[in-house]
Amino acid sequence: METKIEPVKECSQTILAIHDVMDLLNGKWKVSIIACLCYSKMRYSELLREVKGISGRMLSRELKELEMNQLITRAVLNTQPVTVEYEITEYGSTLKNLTTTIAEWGISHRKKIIAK
Amino acid sequence: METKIEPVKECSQTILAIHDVMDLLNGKWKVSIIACLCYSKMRYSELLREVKGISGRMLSRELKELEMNQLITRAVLNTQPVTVEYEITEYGSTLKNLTTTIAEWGISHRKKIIAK
DNA sequence: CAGAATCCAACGGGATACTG
DNA sequence: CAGTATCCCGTTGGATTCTG
Repeated sequence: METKIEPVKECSQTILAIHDVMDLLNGKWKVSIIACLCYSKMRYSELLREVKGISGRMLSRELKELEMNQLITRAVLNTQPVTVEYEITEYGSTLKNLTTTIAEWGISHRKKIIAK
Repeated sequence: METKIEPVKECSQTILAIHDVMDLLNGKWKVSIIACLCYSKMRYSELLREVKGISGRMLSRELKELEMNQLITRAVLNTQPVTVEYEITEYGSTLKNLTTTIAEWGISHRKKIIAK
């Protein structure tokens, strides 16, 4: 029953899959945010500090999109003043391997990247 | 000599590394193109077919950037009419693990992603 | 504290037509 | 075949101000 695997088809499937992921994790910040939250649940202000360079406006927007895609959850805590805690979902945490791979490549090639 | 690893610092380094990589691979198409070229060297027109949905204009631009960052090479062949072959560099091929990881996640979660 | 609102510049990216 | 040139729009993303 198994048909011989066509190399081109296999490549094609790969490209489509990558395209899906790049769509889900589009923009400049989502991978960083997910990596952060894979590391530990965090409050809005903590993320603002950890994800260097992001503005409040972008952080809000990215978090909203990630929540919509069920990669993270948002919990408003009964504190005064109010605090909000973001946490990775089980689904989102399946991305940990991916973020780690990216980070490791980045660390290995930091010198070369910066040298560009 | 080993200092105790500070969790926050470690996270911070990770985020910076991810940011570097996302900068290098910015946009919608670069990862797909690299994945394609990790698979096999290809001509411009082949890439245009393999990377579904990309326009000629974007393909040119992305290829140029990837070449500038020394991730791929561009070779003009002495044919009539002229053909151009793009090939991954040794440096670029160190990204293979990364593209594979992304593709695998995409394949595993295709149903869920589409369901969004 | 955690955002929403507003404004604005820059870039990404598609369509089309053109070139050597 | 492998691009370039032009046009144009939507999105990204920063700065700043405002709110419960």
